[in-house]
Amino acid sequence: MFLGTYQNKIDDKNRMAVPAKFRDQLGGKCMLTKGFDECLYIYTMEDFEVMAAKIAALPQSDADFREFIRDFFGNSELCELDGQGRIKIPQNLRDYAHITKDLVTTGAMNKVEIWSAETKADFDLAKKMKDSKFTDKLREFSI
Amino acid sequence: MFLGTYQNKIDDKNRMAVPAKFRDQLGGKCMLTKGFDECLYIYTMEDFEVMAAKIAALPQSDADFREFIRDFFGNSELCELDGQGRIKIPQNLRDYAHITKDLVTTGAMNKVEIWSAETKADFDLAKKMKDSKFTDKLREFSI
DNA sequence: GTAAAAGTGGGGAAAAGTGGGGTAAAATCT
DNA sequence: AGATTTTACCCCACTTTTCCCCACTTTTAC
Repeated sequence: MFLGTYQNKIDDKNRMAVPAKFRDQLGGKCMLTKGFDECLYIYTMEDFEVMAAKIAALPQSDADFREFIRDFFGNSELCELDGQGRIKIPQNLRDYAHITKDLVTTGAMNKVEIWSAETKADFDLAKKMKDSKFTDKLREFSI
Repeated sequence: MFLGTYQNKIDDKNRMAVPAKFRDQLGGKCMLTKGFDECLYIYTMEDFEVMAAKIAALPQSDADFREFIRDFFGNSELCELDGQGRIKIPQNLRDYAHITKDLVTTGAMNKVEIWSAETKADFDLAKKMKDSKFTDKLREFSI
């Protein structure tokens, strides 16, 4: 399970250090994809395979599905971690997540989310506005 | 069951000694999470698993649920107690609970609450103000 | 009062994070 | 096709952070 929040940077060569806590679970390589909410997702190979199989099975006769399939696979990338535990983030994904320099990396159960620090800050602020709803939801699941 | 209230400190290396009374029940490690009311919770591994399993089952297609999952897992941390029975509190959780130096640690049945001493004092005062009799009496003498 | 346990502080080795050089491969241009 | 430029990738170096361990102080228990 991926847990916790980390600050990190992308360098001039578009490399990002994967937080050390996540590396063992990924085992040297991972799938980097476009996430919801203007962030990127890192999946383990196994989880990605499961998703990919489901998505590939969607009926290609439907135009919406075709677009979705194109979007999903076109914005997925197999990333191998280098000797320092870093992955390279390609331009199309950097653009999508507005990534320039400072990042926030968050464990979200079965995936890791990569955010531009600025985008995340804006998003969190917006979230705060509707925070009471949130707390109520948390209460439902608390023990 | 976790019982009792303890004063303690966080040191310059962001470590907090878990009150000795709680250690046996935690068994060397615990889950540290964001709580309600600007405090942190310590759960046993077992209790956390129960909550996590429920939350993991939420549909990721719903934006609110995605935020919730991100918030919950991103602000959870597996903490191993060091040789002195201390855990490290990460920055995101310190920030959330306004933790700088002095802490109050309270057993709350199935979880342990960690408060910044100042935040707890403010919270207790605010609670006192809400006590109707007290407030009414205060009104008589207020100017 | 004494011994044991709990709490607190800090040194130092190891790991993680970060930046950059150099070479090979790929792409582009003429 | 050959030459030139760009990109990728492996490796090394430096800085920062983490974590293990030891030592001292304070509290608790008998």
